[in-house]
Amino acid sequence: MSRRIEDVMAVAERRLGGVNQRLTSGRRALLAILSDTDRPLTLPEVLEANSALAQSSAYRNLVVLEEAGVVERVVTRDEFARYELTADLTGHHHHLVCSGCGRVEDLAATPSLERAVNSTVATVQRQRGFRVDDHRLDLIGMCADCA
Amino acid sequence: MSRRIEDVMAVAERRLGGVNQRLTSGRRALLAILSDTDRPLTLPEVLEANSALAQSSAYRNLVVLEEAGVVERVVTRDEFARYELTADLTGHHHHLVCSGCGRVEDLAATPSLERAVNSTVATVQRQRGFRVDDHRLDLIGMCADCA
DNA sequence: CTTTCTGCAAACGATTTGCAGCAGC
DNA sequence: GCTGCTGCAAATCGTTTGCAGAAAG
Repeated sequence: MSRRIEDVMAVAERRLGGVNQRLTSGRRALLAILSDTDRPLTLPEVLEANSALAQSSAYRNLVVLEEAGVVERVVTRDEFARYELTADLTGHHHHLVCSGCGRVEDLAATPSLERAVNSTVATVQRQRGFRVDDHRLDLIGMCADCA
Repeated sequence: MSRRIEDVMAVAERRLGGVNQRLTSGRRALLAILSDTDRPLTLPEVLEANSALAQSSAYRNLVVLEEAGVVERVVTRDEFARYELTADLTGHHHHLVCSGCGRVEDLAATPSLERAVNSTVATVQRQRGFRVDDHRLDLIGMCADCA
């Protein structure tokens, strides 16, 4: 499900256009960085990957890319938010969150798990009148480095 | 699985003692508020429930209660963190998160879902060398009021 | 050209912390 | 009495925002 970077740029340009925004060089740079990793990155990690980016513009552009539906902001417990391409660009997945260092890794969803979640979702919508649009599963623990 | 408030206080006193802390009136007040709800509360909600509490002490005591293993901090997407009693006091559960108003409600875990999660956990530990200690499942959508 | 972007520096706001006085044991 | 707790006010720090100049189309 992970796409070539040209595909990502094309999708981004289309979706940005949908909210009257342009695909500029700063936004291209952000998408290139996020396309090149398999885990959500913090803002400092993004800036480290491309030191030419200005912090405020990076923050601002991540908001725009999120509004355009190309980037998703992932919040865990630690000080920084993390950013990754949306699920429709990378495939639906979950996260492994290390309590030691805070690092977050992607974990591909498995059909049996998704089936179980969907069945729970159906029950909730029926019994609680809560409309479920999405879900988020994090496994919390210790990564190989921290253990 | 939800306990009487006296039980909560007794457990809290024991665990606080374990980290050289006392069960004071401010901490009692926080535990009373958190025992009396079925969803995690933001700090403003906590202060609204008991306006005699000082903001900084409430924050500080929630940290202490978290370190003692009695309270858990829940982070979603919106500006405020939320606090609730730990799972061993309230029972393992998941969260319904409303994208409209940010409100978070508890959702009791179902055996079939837990079984599916545990099977995924076993696979991850084997294949990725990541030791899983806990998990977190949020269903994102619109609550009855916002829909 | 006009509209949207960018970068800088300043502002914001949830949370944390220093400190002087108060409470638990 | 110690030792730890509280409340106030000030500090912290990730993130947001105002503004003047630079790019996109």
